[in-house]
Amino acid sequence: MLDELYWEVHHLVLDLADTRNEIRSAPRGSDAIYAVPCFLHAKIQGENPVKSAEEFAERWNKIIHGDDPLSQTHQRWFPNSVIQRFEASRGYVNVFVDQKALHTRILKDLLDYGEEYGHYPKLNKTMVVDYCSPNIAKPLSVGHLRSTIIGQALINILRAAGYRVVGINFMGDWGTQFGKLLYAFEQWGNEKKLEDEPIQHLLELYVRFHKEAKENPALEDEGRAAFKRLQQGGEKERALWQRFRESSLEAFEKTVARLGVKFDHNWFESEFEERARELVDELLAKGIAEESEGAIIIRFKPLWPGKPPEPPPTQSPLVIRKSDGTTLYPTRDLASAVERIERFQPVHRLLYAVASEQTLYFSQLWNALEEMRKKGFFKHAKINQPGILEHVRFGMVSLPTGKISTREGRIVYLDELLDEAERRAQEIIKEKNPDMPKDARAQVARKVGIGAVIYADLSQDRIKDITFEWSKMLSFDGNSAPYLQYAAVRCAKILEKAKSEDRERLDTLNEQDIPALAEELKEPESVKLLMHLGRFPQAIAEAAERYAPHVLASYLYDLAVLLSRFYTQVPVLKAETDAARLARLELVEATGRVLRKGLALLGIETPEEM
RNA sequence: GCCCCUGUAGCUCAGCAGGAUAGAGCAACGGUUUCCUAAACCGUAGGUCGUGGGUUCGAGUCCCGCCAGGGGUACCA
Repeated sequence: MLDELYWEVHHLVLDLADTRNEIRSAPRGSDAIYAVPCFLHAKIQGENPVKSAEEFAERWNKIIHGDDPLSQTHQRWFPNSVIQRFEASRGYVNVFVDQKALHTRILKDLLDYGEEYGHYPKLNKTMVVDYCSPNIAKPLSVGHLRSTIIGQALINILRAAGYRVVGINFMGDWGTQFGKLLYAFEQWGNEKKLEDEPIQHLLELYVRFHKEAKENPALEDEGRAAFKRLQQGGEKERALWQRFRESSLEAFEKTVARLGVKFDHNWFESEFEERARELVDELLAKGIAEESEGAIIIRFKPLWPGKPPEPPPTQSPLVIRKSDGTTLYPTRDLASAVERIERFQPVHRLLYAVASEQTLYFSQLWNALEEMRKKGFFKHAKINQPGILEHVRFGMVSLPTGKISTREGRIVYLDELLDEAERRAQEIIKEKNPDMPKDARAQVARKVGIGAVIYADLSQDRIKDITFEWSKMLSFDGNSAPYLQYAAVRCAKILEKAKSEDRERLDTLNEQDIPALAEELKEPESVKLLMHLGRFPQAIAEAAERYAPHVLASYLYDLAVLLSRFYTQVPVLKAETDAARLARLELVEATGRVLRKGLALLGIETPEEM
């Protein structure tokens, strides 16, 4: 409903044709819903802004009240307008609406759409989202958390916004690091240990390799050589690699399941080895790639002309085949991008939820794909717009002691974090709700603890670096997942305690009942809550547009705050009249639904009780 | 050297394409539980929006310089 209102105002504002159309929210304390600044228009016209605002207010009032030639058209386009009047104020035109009519419309939307409220119609546009994509030679650390959580939230949000979305987890099961592991296992490996605790053992080997390589750089060559043998199909190497891969995979899947993440596709880097090799030849043949110092590279144009005496700065080239003839991660990734484009066509965007340290790399990949597109590389798929690739980057996670490094053992494992989250949640439940039975407690602790971890990440702008701190990651008060879950649980419990005849009336509400409900929601707490519910669709749209889950997170936080205020100020079950009780129950029901839904979009479950 | 990102209250962060008095949480201090779970609510205190210029009727927001922190910079992924 609110988007409709926004468009109506927008339509009128086109009147200020010579300026950018601006619709701002009204200042706090005002009853207006929007404010339109007229300064720019006034300036261009050489008028006084205060006077311009007055003129526009008068004009628009005439239009909506039927005293203007444009009135007919306007009323045809916006037959259900809830705008009441326009009022000029210090250079702004404030927009006032018929509150009751607006509330009725919002309630109607909430009732009509039910569980689907906030969802947009299907767009027929496909987004392919790359996320998680771990290197499976080592265990998941908190560093992998961001990509996984952000990617999953984005997928959910984009789906709600109407996109067709394909989520891909591109597993790093190939590359020099496996050569290093093969070599390390040959040198220091223990057959039994690999059998019993494979992950632990692989990690030890990985760390040891890098420690020894520091003293003896020749080991790096040994690693590369072992990878080359693997790549050429050495039997011994293949067999061992398979074992490494399987045990890593098993551990990986267990951990990721705890986050409630499900991938549409698990793709493996190793599966793109052959295509990557072919791709190099094709790129050479098309003149997109070239030979340099024994390697095959894609060279890029200078970023800008530069200052004459010095050479123009160029983006470093992308190496796609090493001088020893083997491919690299970028080659396989590029091959995989080609596959994504052709297989899921027509693809609107290829999104990559990957840390910002890879910014340069993705810029290279972007340029490479652009070059390929221009040279007609994509035969089967149509790519209409340039810039199909979008790097959804996020800041680094570091520990108070410094950058995360598996090699140097400076790391917090994801499982360790999730265990701790659940443990702390258990403690708090024991304290706050001692009567809860033990098995229920474990379930609730899982949802609350893991929810807290997810929310801690998603509630802030992706781009910012995070210094990992237990207290922050596992916050259970204030702006945190448990606060939102608590609010949702309160809603559910109120409904549970409502009399069955009330619940029945709620379930059988129809259109004629709605104005009466709106009439009952008089208290400022109720009205603010209802108005905020009306903004849910826009929160989803903005989060999708900006690839920004935190937009949705902060919407939900505001909603929970408004619910909490409502909850402490306005009695529901003990409302003065039947009519008021019913209206408030409906409000509580809708709020609970939106909170639950919004949390689910972020990948956070809501417990039944807490 | 060059490129990218970040800098808002003691701490952690919001602030959407510049708009009417900069908002939260945590921490601090004070208050609220015979009443739908106090993981809550209300109040007090706390800000030269890193810094210096510029554009503008108007700048936390845009442009330039500088400072600080982080990341990246051809055969790792």
